[in-house]
Amino acid sequence: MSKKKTGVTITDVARLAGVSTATAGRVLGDYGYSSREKREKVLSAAQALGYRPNLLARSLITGRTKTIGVVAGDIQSPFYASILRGISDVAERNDFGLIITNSDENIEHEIRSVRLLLEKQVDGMIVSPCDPEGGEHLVSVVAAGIPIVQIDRQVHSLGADFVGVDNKQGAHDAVARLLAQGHRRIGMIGELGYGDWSIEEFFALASAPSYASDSLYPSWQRLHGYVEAHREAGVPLDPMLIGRSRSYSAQGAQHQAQMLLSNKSRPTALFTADGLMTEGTMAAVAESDLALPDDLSVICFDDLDWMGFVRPRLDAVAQPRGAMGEAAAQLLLDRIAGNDEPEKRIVMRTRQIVRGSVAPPRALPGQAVSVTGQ
Amino acid sequence: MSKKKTGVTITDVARLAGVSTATAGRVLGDYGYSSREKREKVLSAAQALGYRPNLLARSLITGRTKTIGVVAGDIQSPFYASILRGISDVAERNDFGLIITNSDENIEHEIRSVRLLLEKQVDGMIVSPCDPEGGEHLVSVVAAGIPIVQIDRQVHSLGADFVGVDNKQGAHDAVARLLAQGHRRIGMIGELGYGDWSIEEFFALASAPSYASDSLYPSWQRLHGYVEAHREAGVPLDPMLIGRSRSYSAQGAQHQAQMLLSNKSRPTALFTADGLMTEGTMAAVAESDLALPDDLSVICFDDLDWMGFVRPRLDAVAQPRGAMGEAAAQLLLDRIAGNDEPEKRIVMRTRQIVRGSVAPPRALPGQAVSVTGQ
DNA sequence: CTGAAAGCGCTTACAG
DNA sequence: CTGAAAGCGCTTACAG
Repeated sequence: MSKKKTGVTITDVARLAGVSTATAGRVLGDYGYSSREKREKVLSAAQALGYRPNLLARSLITGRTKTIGVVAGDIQSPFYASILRGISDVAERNDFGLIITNSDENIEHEIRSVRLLLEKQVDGMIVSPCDPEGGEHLVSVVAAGIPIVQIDRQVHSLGADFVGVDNKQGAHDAVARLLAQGHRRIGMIGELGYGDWSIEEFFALASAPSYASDSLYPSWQRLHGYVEAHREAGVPLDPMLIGRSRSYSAQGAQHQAQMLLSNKSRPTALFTADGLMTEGTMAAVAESDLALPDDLSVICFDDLDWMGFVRPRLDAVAQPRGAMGEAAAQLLLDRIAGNDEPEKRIVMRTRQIVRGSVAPPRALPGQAVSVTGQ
Repeated sequence: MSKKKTGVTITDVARLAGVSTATAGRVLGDYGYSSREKREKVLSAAQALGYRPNLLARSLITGRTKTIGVVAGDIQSPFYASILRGISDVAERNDFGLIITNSDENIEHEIRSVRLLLEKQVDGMIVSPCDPEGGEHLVSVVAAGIPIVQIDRQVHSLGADFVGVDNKQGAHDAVARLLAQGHRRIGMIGELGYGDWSIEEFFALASAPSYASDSLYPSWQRLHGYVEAHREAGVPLDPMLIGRSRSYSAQGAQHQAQMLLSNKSRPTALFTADGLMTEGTMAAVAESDLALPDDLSVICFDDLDWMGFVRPRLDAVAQPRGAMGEAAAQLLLDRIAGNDEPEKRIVMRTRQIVRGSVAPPRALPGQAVSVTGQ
């Protein structure tokens, strides 16, 4: 055991200052009344002893730790790293500590993380739930009066705030742009993990103008946008154009992209559903002999740093990741402060970034290409 | 104030189980003796009430929080994100919590972060100190018996463990490879922020075979490797080839790279000293009309995901970032467990990754190129 | 404005 | 093996 110096306590300060611990506490903790005279005595005693408050003791009494917990998918990914940065900025600004955990998209991990955060008595948590159906552990947190803000993804019917982006719109706009350029075979590479349906079945569901995908996971919402753009342009859907990696891994995406691109009637454009899918897809493209954008157009959902300086620069649907984190943290702090307005949903807009990875399709052997802008 | 349910305490469990709180504590906390009979009673009572231990109370007594704190430069950067991931894995595996803060390379922030961590009573911390000279706040932490492990960078004369990579060797090997290809004007873009010397002065210092740069900041160690490679190859040094961004920003690097590349006797190869410098440099290259690797060879210190699938793929000096984080965390946990061996330095090896962004130089107007491998 | 006392939810000697 | 008591370092009523 490392022999931790016992540390100077409020009792030591009180003794040196010649006051009660109650008084010392009042000036050091900045609560209650205190005369200027005592205040100065206490402060100089604290200074002399190098006093540092023990926040654990304070929290034990007040029942509040000024700490928020985060359950991210993987803090190493640029997506979560940026979100965390936003959360961290708001936390710091408000003198809150931040405990961070990963779920690795694994519900057992998520449950374990939530338990840890609970035992550490966080005042609230920001969670990116990994299973839209498995939320009992989160329900019990909310029931215990500890506020949760969900980010990016959500559990059905959990009465908790949510911060995300308009996935359908962002995907729709990207795919519509490809269609407007004349592309008729547009591939999509996405996780598309949860969901009891096949791509065919989803196409059928999502083709109904009234279909609402708001509660689905992001990649499905993005596929919904893909479907809508096709419907609007009157371009038929082909399930064979959808690469479903099912797991959140670049390798899976790379494999799907290879399959799609090696097909004889391969897509002339690809829409990738998130950062990892983009990485896998670009790895597949790098191994192919296709040149962007002439042989293949690409648009990526989520804008990563490097997309701006590779050649060709990649078009992207940018998500305000930092702002999402900030909004989630701010919302959580509001809840912690007692705001009990009804459940809030903050859906942020995405931004289309045009850089040069999109061009009209070249005619492929055996395919007639007709350009119809919309 | 959100009305937090009071929560069920060990007293509630003890009452329901019909035992003393001491006994309940022993079985729930898994310390001391307890009969099978009492154990079962307590456990089922705890189950029935949905008891969750309050770790704050436990920590207040034991003096240990099973929490480690981290002060990173910027959790959003891939470098720190990977390191954090490694730290997080080890922490989780050992049931430790993780409090994360950013310094933003600002000493005031760093001091503030350290204070927060101290007040939260972390058992130890991992710090990437932002000022090699300003370490009083860290000295006092160590003096208080709280172990610190420094990562990537270190404060002079702080008696604390360190985990980093062999910067000089990694840079040396990269630059030697460029020299072997025949490059004679190799530019370097680096932070090179701290240090009281000019580039000329540093060249003079570092040219002495006995010069030791171990305690310098990474970018200077990397420049030292650059110098050594040149000395070995008998190639003269030119201070004009060193772009010193001074601050840790891609914009600064981009500006430096633009300056270097627009020079009439521009370098035929660039060595970038870290991820951010690479991003800035690549942005400058993308805006130029130079083609890699024919017009310009590039090697980057730190291997980022995208370098593997851009065209041309970029050669890099890979740092074992995740392993660095794991090693730092493991070392810290050892210290927390009482290991008081002398100060440890773990210097990990880098790995040269050859992908195709290096080629022999083409003769530039007015320059004779002679190829001399070493 | 100040102090003595109680108490937050646990763990730790100490008897038995 | 178990329980009564004390106590970790603070804050919070409650008198005065």
